[in-house]
Amino acid sequence: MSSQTYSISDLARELDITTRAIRFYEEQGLLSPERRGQERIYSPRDKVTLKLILRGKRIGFSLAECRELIELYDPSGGNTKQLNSMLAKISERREQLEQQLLDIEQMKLELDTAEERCVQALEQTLKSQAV
Amino acid sequence: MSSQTYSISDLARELDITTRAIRFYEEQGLLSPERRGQERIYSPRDKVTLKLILRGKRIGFSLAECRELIELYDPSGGNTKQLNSMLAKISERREQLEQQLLDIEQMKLELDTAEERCVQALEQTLKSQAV
DNA sequence: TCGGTGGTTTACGTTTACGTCAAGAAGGAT
DNA sequence: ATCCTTCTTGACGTAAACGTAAACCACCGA
Repeated sequence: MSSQTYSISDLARELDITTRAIRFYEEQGLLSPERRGQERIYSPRDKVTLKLILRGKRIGFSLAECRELIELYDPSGGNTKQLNSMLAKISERREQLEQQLLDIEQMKLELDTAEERCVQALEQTLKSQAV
Repeated sequence: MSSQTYSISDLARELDITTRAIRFYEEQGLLSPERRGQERIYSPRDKVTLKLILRGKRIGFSLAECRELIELYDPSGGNTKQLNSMLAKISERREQLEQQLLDIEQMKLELDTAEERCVQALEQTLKSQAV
């Protein structure tokens, strides 16, 4: 049952970010690790939170948006009004993700045509060299 | 054949961005509209470019990354080496998009579980109110 | 002729997300 | 006891992506 813990540089290494970034996320309220004296002690849960932050960043979420996601994920039960506003936020996020999916599909199509033009240009080059 | 043109505020209104942003994109080399005297005159192609920028931004691309995409889309044929490096960049971008797809799917799953917890908490609230 | 309306450049301000020292405390090896 | 490593808290610096304000043309209708 010895629940695993991590130092800040453990996580930095494993997740390939700087300790500065991790402390900054805490400063912005996205993380609140245990302390042993001054030292920060991270739980597996903290690690999951960090991964969520990194995923969020990869798809262009701001830290503020990531924090909202984390709060959504948090089991700190609020009152009914909060629950309803949480559901609203969740559906907002879902719409945003759907839009991003469309954007990505469109981007892929554009990469297709760009690639095609590249390949054709290369073929032209090779032909003219063959002469 | 009267090829359509737009003023800067036309595009700002239509694409829901500020004129400042549009000028900034130009300053960063993402756009180079015609001029009539001092005045900027935008073509349909410029509009397409702007839409590409906005799509890029929605999925977290930096302006520098957007500019690369625009250059990829550009038919200004380079030499063979450039073409090969373009193909490499295209496949890099494609990998990044695939990663983003995975990230988004994961996010959607997390929204699912967050929503489920919300709904269950709401049901609990209603039950206890019913007594 | 005069007052908008819409365009321009220049320039400084702001927010976000950290990077980069500096200075110090804590524990372990020699 | 001293040195090394790893941690800590400031505090200032920086790049990106604009916002905002100033000061200036140019045309157009009343």
